[in-house]
This record gives sequence, C-alpha cells and structure tokens, in this order.
Amino acid sequence: MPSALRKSPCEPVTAPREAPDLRPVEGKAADEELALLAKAVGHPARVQILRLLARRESCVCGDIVDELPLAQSTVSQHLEVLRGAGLVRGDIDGPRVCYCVEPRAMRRLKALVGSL
Amino acid sequence: MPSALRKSPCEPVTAPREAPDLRPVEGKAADEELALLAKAVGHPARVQILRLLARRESCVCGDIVDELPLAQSTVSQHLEVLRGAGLVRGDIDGPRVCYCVEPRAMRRLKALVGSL
DNA sequence: CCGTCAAATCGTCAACATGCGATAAGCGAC
DNA sequence: GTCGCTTATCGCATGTTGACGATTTGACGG
Repeated sequence: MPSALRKSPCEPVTAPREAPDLRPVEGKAADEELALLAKAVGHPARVQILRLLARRESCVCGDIVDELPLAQSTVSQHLEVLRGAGLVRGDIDGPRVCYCVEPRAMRRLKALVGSL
Repeated sequence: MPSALRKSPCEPVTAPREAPDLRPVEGKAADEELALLAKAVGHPARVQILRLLARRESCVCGDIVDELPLAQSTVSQHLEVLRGAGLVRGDIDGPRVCYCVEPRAMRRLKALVGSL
C-alpha cells in the first residue's frame, strides 16, 4: 500500500446512493450491450486493470503500467477499450490521468450477467 | 412455447443441489478464467444462444439455427466457442445434438463477475 | 518560451475472429 | 449397405485484436 489514505480526484468507492438502472436486461439491445461489456472484460490484462482500479491500489495510468508486464502503449490501449465500453473513466489530473471504475457500468454488467 | 412439457436428454434447469465452487475468485488464474468466459460471452449471437438455452425454448442445434439469422456453420462455430469455454454442453441425441447450459460454469461466471 | 514528464496516438506486424458455402462425418431408417 | 437428415469441419476472405517501439500531444514548472 503506498500510503494510508491517498486523496485522488476520483469518486469514492462507495457510491453515494444511485437510482437503480431501469433498462431491461433482456432483448436484442441488452444482448448487444452485454456482448460489448463482456468483450471488454474478455482479456486478462483488462480484468487485472479492473481489479486494480476497484481496489484503488492504482489509479494513475503510470501505476497501472508498473503493475502489468506490458508496454505503456499497450496498457493505454487496454484502458481505451475499457473506457470505450464505459467501464472506466479517466479524469485528467495535471500531467497524469486518474482512471477509476464506473460503478454504474459495473452494476449494469453484473445485472446483465445475472440475467443469464 | 412449442408444447407444454418437452422431454429432452439435457439436465433439468434447476440443478439438484450442487456443492459450492471453492475455487478463488481472485488472483491470476481467476483473472484468466474470467477473461476466457467473458470472451466467450462477448458476442451478441452467443449471448442470444445462451438465453435460448437458458429458457429451454431451443436445445437442438437446428432449432437454434432457425432462431438466429446466421448460417448453420456459423452457429455451430459459436456453439463450439461456448462449449470450449465450458459454458455449454452438447449431448448427442441420435442424429441431433442437444445443447444445454452448464449451470456450474454459469454460476462460476457470475461469481467471477460479481467479484469485480 | 522551453524542458520534462505522463499519456495518447501512430504505424506496423502477427495472430485471431467472424462470416459463408462446400464438404465431410455420424446416426437411424429402410 | 445406402439414403436422408443433422451437425461438424474445412477453406477462404475479410476484418479486428493485441503487441510493440516511435512519435506526438498536453500539462505543469521553471
């Protein structure tokens, strides 16, 4: 652990109470949405990134690069995939970018998988 | 619904009580497992197939082909992907093959996704 | 303004995914 | 055996993914 409590521009892990997602979990649109999300998760490096972000042990892109045995450009691409799927958000923090999971998308993914 | 209650060589939808999965939901192996499963789910046609099988509206390969706007060979390939990931099982039933979801793998997938 | 550091983007390449038609293989019925 | 039906596999074309190094962009600090 880097330090006891590190302030960061990202949202707190525990969301402050959000409205439930009313979109259907079945049907063609839901199928495509699930496929899109699952595809984004469908790579070990991206799973690892999601876990890192969920645990908040890393948030800044560079830290993630250090954790993974991949080049910086490759990590950036994986982050872009996750961002494209809406699973992750990147907040610009000076010269750095702080990535964090998008809790709503994660809940959505869990709901869709749960509907299987 | 095709008929009231259709007998099939597949297992009942409600599993007869299985031991819980003791494998960890984190770590490198779990990450790779999740990535593998998610990758298999990461295609709309395969999501649709999983839903069809879960609802038991189709079980035989040919029925699935009829439901999807895809060629028979393509559906067969998707089924093979799902089978390779362990999400689906194919029981030979005379000249046909009856596919059904593998409840254990589905539970495993849900557990892994839930661990995110 | 410039350096400097972080991150994204570009260019390239090998590997894989996806689709199809065509063909092979397996199983029952006859 | 052989026919017919069902499913799997093959071969191929096309597009996407994943990896890397190299380069560009962006944001401070001086």
